[in-house]
Amino acid sequence: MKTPHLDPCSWRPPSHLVQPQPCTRALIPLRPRFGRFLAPHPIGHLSRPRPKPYLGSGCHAARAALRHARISSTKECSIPMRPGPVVTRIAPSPTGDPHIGTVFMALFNLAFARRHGGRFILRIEDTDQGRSTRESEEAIFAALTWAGIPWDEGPDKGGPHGPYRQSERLPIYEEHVARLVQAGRAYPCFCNAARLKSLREEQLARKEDPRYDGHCRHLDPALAATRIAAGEAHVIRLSVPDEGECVVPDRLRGEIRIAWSTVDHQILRKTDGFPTYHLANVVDDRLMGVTHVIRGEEWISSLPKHVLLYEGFGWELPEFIHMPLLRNPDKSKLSKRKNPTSVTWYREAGYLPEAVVNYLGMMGYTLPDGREMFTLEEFIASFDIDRVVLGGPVFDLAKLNWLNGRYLRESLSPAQILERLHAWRLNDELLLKALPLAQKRLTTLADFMPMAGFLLRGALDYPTAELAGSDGACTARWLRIALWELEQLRPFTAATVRGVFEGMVEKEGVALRELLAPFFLAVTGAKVSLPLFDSCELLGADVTRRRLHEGLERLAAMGHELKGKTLKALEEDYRRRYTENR
RNA sequence: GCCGCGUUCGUCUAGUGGUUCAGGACGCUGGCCUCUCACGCCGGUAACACGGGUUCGAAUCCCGUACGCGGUACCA
Repeated sequence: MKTPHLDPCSWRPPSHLVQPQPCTRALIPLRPRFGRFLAPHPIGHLSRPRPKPYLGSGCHAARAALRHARISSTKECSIPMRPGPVVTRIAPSPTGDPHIGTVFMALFNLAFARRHGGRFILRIEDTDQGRSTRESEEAIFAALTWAGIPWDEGPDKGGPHGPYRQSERLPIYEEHVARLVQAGRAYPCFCNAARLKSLREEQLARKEDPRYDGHCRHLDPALAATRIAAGEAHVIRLSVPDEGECVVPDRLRGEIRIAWSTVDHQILRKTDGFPTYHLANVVDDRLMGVTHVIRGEEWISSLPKHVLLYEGFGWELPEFIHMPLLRNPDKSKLSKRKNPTSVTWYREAGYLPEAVVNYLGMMGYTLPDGREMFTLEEFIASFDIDRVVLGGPVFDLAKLNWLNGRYLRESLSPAQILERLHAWRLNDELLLKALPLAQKRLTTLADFMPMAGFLLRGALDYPTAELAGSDGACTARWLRIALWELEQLRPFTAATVRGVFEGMVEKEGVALRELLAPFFLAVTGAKVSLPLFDSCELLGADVTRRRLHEGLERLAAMGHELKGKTLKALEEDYRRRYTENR
């Protein structure tokens, strides 16, 4: 049976979504200047007339059209706007540490929703059963709460469209997958990993895009049903056209065009019965009434799959807004390898949430009046998503430091700072934990602070030569290995940290005392200090790791940098000796 | 490799074809203030990736190239 989207001709969103004419200068009438660009998104509900993001490949064209259209009158809108509130969401995956990028996306989603009187949803995308954890989910709640970013609906507070955890919505996805299969938009696939692997290798050898070849697409449905009933392992794949291109509007980028031939027959339902991101995301966005999908540009390449899903279900598209990605100083996507990315780290390192949020608000964005210091409320009040800049902003700790300093000296009283200090670490709770460790080492009360001061310090101050010891290269290797070990470590307690070092003693063939020497320096800043493992626990995983990382950087500056081949070899060696039979 | 998205001082950015030999901020730097340091204040440094086009006029519009990033999973 022929399905409409398999037509060889270009698939395009329904014509009301996309202006058919190309944007060229010659086509733009002088007066009324840009009237023809006015075609509000069907589900857009905005406080001012808004144009279609439009056209032409250049973003400048799109933005110019946007801006000009903005000043045109509402009367020129030929398509009625669908009334109804704006709904945005963030859909983080609860794996690992809460990411600063999640707060970034949350901020813009919240601001957009609030600015337009809408709602902002937090949805947990835990469809990857292998990696998702409840602990990580809690950390996301905590991170957003710390940042002062509220959500209107979410797993913890409920709402009219729950549940908000995808692992609890399985029946919904089952039903929708069935609908797609029924409509011929998706199909069961029984190919095993071996076939897929050789297929991929062949395609790569022929310099083609690796893409499922549709082997199971035309299987007799009745036969397929029998095999499924017999319990044969299978997945459900999205049926993708072989020819033509997908054209979809992005609010900030104009039209995004991607040839269908480069889009894989994405798996929608895994063998374990769980949906993949693509399916769950589209179904949930629709069911939760999401009108504006504001997400990172890493998703652009899967847009066609999402479009196909909306189309397959007969749903109109939400408005897509792909934000730039936060970058490391070397311009790569922000990663913990090169930058602190865990929100917990910013908290533990003594940053103020309002400063962090303020700083994130100036990543790829400036307030219309150019203000650099602003509250969340001020940010929201003047928020204009069309001011977002597309070049990926480098997350610059130096500038965040300046901003954080300004908050400390300009917007808080000494008494308020004291409160913050208490809420941070300078409190009885921490002191009471440190005291038993220090007690035996005290001669006078005055000995305590020098001994425990490292628990409250930011940057440590110690001679790098001492950290390096007699064999700097070896020290660097130890730090690197310990860091890899500690990155995985959960829970992060004195006992588990001890376990890591004991493992290293065995594997590296050194005495604990010798191994630990550089770690005392890197973690506490002194050769002699409180017990290391307990200190690590008190400091927390984020700060401990960061200090080890800083130690590594100091060694690198001394010429003991681990990079290229050496690093690769070490990593392989580490994998073999440490992680192989875990 | 292929596909996509980008590209204004080192970094964050302003910039809606003429008012800009490009403005602000961080950083760095010179000076002032000052019991030190910091803060603050005054100054300096430094950019339209490149090449074609369109135009009387281009950072701004178009095309190409280069570079960067993202994607290319039964991860999200």
